[in-house]
Amino acid sequence: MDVTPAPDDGPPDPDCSIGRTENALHVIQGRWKLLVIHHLLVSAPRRFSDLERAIPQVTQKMLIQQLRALESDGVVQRIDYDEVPPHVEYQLTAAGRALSPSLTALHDWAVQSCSAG
Amino acid sequence: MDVTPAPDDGPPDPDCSIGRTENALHVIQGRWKLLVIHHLLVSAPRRFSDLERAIPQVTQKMLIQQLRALESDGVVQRIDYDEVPPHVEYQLTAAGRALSPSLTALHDWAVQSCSAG
DNA sequence: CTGCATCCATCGTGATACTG
DNA sequence: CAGTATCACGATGGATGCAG
Repeated sequence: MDVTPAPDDGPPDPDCSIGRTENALHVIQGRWKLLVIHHLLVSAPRRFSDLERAIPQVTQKMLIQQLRALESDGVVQRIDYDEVPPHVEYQLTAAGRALSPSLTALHDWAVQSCSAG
Repeated sequence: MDVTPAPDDGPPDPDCSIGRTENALHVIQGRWKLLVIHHLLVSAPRRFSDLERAIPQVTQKMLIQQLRALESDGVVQRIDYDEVPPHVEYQLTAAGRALSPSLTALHDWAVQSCSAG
């Protein structure tokens, strides 16, 4: 189901505080998205096959699918060098790199709950 | 599919740096988990119906399902007062509250990408 | 190398109705 | 109030083959 957005004609939300969190969650929703972002964060740009090797569990189908989604969400930028053999690179946009603190915080939490629990 | 862990016989990971991020992602995976955590973060304890009202889009089935998952992941604590009519409360564990910085960072990112994009 | 297409199995999500 | 049961559907995932 879609959250049926367009609350633009409803109460204004200049602070983007309400509802935007849900929107952000949508962007990172999906089993591989944060993983892809993580790998692009530690090393970019990455070719398609690089990402495949970095995340062995993901299939080509899902990888390309999640990359497309991230691209249309403005988090990832796709660069096609239009060569033969094909050469495509992926890197984060400014918005994507801005996710770094979130990922770091999440990673810290993972480490903490590992040593504590 | 399960990620088939048990890399314990592989290279040790005393810092929990590798693979734990995937584990953390699993905990917050699911459409409503971060939303539930968020609401428990701003106000707790919350009764089941409180959470239902706080997240109108979620169905009872999904809410109880995500709550059970969060509970077994040690993020949420369920308190059953064993009364009639039933009275159950949910609140975050220490590990759950430790997710606060991550949620804050994610929320900041949402606000930022709203005003910037 | 970087994808896309297809078939098929499984999982997550959702709507509705029902229970103690 | 706090769930459980059932049915249905789309999303996700895996295997394989094809294309530029």
